[in-house]
Amino acid sequence: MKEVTIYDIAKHLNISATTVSRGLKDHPSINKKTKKKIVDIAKELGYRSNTFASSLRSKRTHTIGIIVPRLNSHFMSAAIAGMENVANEEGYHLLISQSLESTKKEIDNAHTMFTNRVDGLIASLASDTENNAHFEAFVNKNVPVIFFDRVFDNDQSTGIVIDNLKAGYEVTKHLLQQGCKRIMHLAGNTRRNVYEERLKGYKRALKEYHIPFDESLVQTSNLSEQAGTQAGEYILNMQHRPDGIFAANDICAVFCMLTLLKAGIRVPQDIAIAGFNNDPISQVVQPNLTTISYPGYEMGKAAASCLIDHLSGRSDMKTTNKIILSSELIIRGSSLK
Amino acid sequence: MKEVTIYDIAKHLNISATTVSRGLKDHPSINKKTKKKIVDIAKELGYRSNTFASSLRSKRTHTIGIIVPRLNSHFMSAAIAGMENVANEEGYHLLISQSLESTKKEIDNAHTMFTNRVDGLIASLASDTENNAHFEAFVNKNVPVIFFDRVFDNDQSTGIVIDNLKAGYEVTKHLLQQGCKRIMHLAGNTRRNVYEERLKGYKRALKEYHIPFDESLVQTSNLSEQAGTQAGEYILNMQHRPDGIFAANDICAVFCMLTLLKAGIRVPQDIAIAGFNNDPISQVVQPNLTTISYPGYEMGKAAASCLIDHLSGRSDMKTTNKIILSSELIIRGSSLK
DNA sequence: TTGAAAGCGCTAACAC
DNA sequence: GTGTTAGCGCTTTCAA
Repeated sequence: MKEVTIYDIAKHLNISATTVSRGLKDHPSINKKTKKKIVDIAKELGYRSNTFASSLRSKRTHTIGIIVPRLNSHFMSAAIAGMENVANEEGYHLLISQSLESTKKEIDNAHTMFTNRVDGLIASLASDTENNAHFEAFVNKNVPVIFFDRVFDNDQSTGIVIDNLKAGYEVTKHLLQQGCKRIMHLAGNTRRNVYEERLKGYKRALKEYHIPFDESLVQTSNLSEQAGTQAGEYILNMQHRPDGIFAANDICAVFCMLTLLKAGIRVPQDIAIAGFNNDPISQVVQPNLTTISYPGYEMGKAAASCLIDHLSGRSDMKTTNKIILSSELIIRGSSLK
Repeated sequence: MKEVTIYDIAKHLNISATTVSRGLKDHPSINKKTKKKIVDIAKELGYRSNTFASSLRSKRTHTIGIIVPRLNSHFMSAAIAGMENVANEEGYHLLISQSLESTKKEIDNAHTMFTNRVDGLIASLASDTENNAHFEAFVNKNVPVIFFDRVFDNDQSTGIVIDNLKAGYEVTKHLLQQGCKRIMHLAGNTRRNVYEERLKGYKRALKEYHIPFDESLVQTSNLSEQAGTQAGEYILNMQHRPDGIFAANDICAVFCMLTLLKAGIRVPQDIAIAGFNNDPISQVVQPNLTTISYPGYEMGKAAASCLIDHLSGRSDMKTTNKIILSSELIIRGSSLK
């Protein structure tokens, strides 16, 4: 069975292919009746547009590439749902890939996106990505790139973030207010803005409470389940244990907490704990985990809107450097002494 | 800056575009030296192939469409990582979308995939999808479709599954062996094979233990967090409470358990609980949740392998109806009396 | 092993 | 408001 083309439709109606092409779109100068006839016949013949021919000619794909570290978090899936929501409304679709926190895979993915000539790119960086070389190709070709959550620091690219410094500060301050004097920070790779800023916020709060910063109380890891468990074990072996823990994500906080609880440590009495992200898991662990809410869906929407507005010429992304969404401290049992 | 095409390469080497095209692929009849020259120059000039032109001509996209209910589970993200692994090795990439459990969105997504002429489709059904009309277009055009986890029942399409009946049977039997006499089943929509079979397994185990099936002990829901909490509340209000619960997924099991624990019910002493999926959350809740392991990564790999083998003519998918992967009962504290 | 020619299906530019 | 013309960049014949 042969594919139906605009020429078949044209022949049926005794008009030109160009008119058909226009009728199938929202071309300004087309007779409404002609348009209706075209659309009707198209449906009747089972026509489907050939995106390759279209893209080849028009140099637009109506596809937005997405590169994220992982898909399996509440945050990410919410963010992607937000992007899809906006994208679908505007006739775009998403080409999604995960870097699994590997820069190599991130580069590969970026390459694939580039080869597939996505109209724009939305990315959140792998934890150890150093430079933006693999995104330069896009910039050079004027393909807009927007980052969310994990963005480049010193870069004029557009980014959607929350105020991680403020959030980190608030978490730490809350622990201090609960009477903690010796707060440990389970940090992520500080190459990434999100983790660097949370650490900065932690330091700022300590300073405000006149507690000297103790480097040995900062443990950097990939914040995985295993890392959380290991941090717990590390703490159990410490001579002088902390009385508070601020972990840079909920997963790590929770698994650290489980390890401590198993060893008989009381939470929050002996050690108060707080995480980051408001992952559903934070309400499963007992006591429930104090954390920071994270507007994933909104971030996704904001990123996609910003990109698509730019693509359709409604606004210029380049004038926007950072969009900061609000987040807030959620106090639960794990830190309330 | 203009795009580099095969003609530019051809001009540089004084050969034809056809030869360049061949040199860039694994064409059998091409001189090795010529090929090397072509590849070298291509790199030097920064050539990137235009997939549209290529697809337009060759009618292949090297893209596999993926439609899943949700992305944010350990299982799904593992499955997708498995697919990506296989796909990337074979030079395919994935167009991923989530139906968010809505048939309407699933249909939309299928439509998008079709329009974008994916070479093949891998799908897991939304919970209330009734018929396969939206997949027929693919079948008609000879675009292979493969389902995993949530598949159509009476259908000759290829599917990758686990033996849900056996798993449901084993969970229930385990609870019975622990002395449970009155086991409640928190079921998913039984329109979906996975939930229907788990229910069947539950029934089979009861029968084996000569316990009459009591319809009022089966609560059907979407198995969400809220549904779990509601199930817990429902149980608390029951005159004659169950002494065991088999939930069709871990999320629902966990939130049900939390509700019961909060009300002072002892788990497993008063009520033993088991879930399904081995989601990381099952090891967070206290006591840890008994569950069924679920080979997400392997399922993804199997689905992609099967599809790509078919696409490349290495095998014929149509001769394969179902591929069943193994799963197993993981016994933890929530059910060990 | 290489090349010439044709055309995949569409849309931009221009003309009427 | 519609049509003509040309060509996007590639691969597939077919021929040499």
